[in-house]
Amino acid sequence: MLTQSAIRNGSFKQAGTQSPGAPRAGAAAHAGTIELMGACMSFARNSEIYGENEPADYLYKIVSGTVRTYKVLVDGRRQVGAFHLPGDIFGFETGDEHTFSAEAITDCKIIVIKRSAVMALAARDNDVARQMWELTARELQRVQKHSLALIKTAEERVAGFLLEMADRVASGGTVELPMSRQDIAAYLGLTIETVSRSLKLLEDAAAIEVARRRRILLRNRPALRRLNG
Amino acid sequence: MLTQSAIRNGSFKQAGTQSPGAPRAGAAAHAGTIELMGACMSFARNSEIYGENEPADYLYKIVSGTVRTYKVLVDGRRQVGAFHLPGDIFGFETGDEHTFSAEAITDCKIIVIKRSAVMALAARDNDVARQMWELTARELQRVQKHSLALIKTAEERVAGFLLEMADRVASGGTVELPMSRQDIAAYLGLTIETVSRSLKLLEDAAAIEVARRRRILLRNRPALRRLNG
DNA sequence: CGACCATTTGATATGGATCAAGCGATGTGG
DNA sequence: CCACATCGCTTGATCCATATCAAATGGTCG
Repeated sequence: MLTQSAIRNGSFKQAGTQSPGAPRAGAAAHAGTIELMGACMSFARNSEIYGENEPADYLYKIVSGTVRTYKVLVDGRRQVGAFHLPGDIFGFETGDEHTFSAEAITDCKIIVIKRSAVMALAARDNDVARQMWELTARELQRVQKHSLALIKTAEERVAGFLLEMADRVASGGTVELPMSRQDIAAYLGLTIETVSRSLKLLEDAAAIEVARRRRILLRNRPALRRLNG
Repeated sequence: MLTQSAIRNGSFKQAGTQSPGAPRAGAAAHAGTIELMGACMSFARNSEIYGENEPADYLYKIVSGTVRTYKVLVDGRRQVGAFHLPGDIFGFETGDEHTFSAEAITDCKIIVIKRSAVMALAARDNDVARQMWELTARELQRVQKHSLALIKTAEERVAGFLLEMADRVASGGTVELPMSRQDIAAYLGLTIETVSRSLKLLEDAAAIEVARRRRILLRNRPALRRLNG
């Protein structure tokens, strides 16, 4: 729930004169972009944005920072479902409860939008409805791709992960990773040791260079793509 | 493509007076169900319904039989993305090409619907648009669940698979599997040997009984759920 | 500077893959 | 109706990729 999580973890920061409890849907109806319907909030590093099984009353659009969504498995292990970067919209569920938890990996600024407002708008505006559908479809494609990645070898998964991140955050050949090895491991279904060793293998193969722990230089993308399987 | 695949693999069987090349969208506009927009076709066991990268010009709704969608990986292995049973709609892609291939596991009767007709209808009818969206959303949930399954142990994957199939095809405690061990293995990211051994483990744990190769009796669902992780 | 935490590196264990028979249905031709 | 071939599956033996356990290292922040 917004109020709980917000008060517990983030500091409020309103967009214009709107209160997050009562965004004026009408105001956005002629704006074209749904983010004008929400309030901007700050979340500190490692703070919870929402928890699994909480009611999914809000959508979230990242202004700055990185978010992970994850599930805690019965045996205590974490499985990261996705990393979300600036511009990404997340927290959009099919049912009315979140199926994953969401946490800020870094300090984040996030626009929080009431779901019911978006849905009401979508019911009137075909264009908004189509946007929501496309959002779901893109997410489906992403998860399908990730699914396929999970049956590959460790080295292939790490190579694929770097290529994915390069597409999303790279400036030139440099990938600045916002997340820890632990997060990467939990995303790829591996251990941190295996991630570390796979990175070394890729480095030995001259495909990448680990400049600093979280700064990876892609030295040879064709090789990386080949190693991605 | 419909014509190619159809002529190659299936025998035509028209629904009413419609030809599959020119379904009369208008006829279905006031019907409420999209299947009235299509023609019913038969596909023989193991015949291809469509191939990866072919244009996704049609949707498919299964009347009878079972279908697998799959990808052939670079190393030649097959990964099954989903099994589709009577009532299921499949072949609905985000882009305009199929991202998986589809094959009939058993002899099938399938209603084939022109995608453009459905899309045109969805543009006018909010209700149809919402149905399409929900279809995508349900598929997303399924793939997400499958994703999580792929990081579990072999025994957990098989237990989960049996529970999934039980929800879909079970009459009482009996699950009649329409697919081979090879298909199951390719769906779960395992080998047939491991699937076979996992079934034996579940049988030893008194959770199931393998009556005939493709007839599984669920003897203890709580135990199965526990073994599912 | 010193403590801490994330990461790397090394040694060993193990779950599932691979390789190789064996077996039991199902079908086929004599 | 029965020998025989075939195919899908099971069972057994061994191997290998990755997990696990255990230090060592190094970057970061007080």
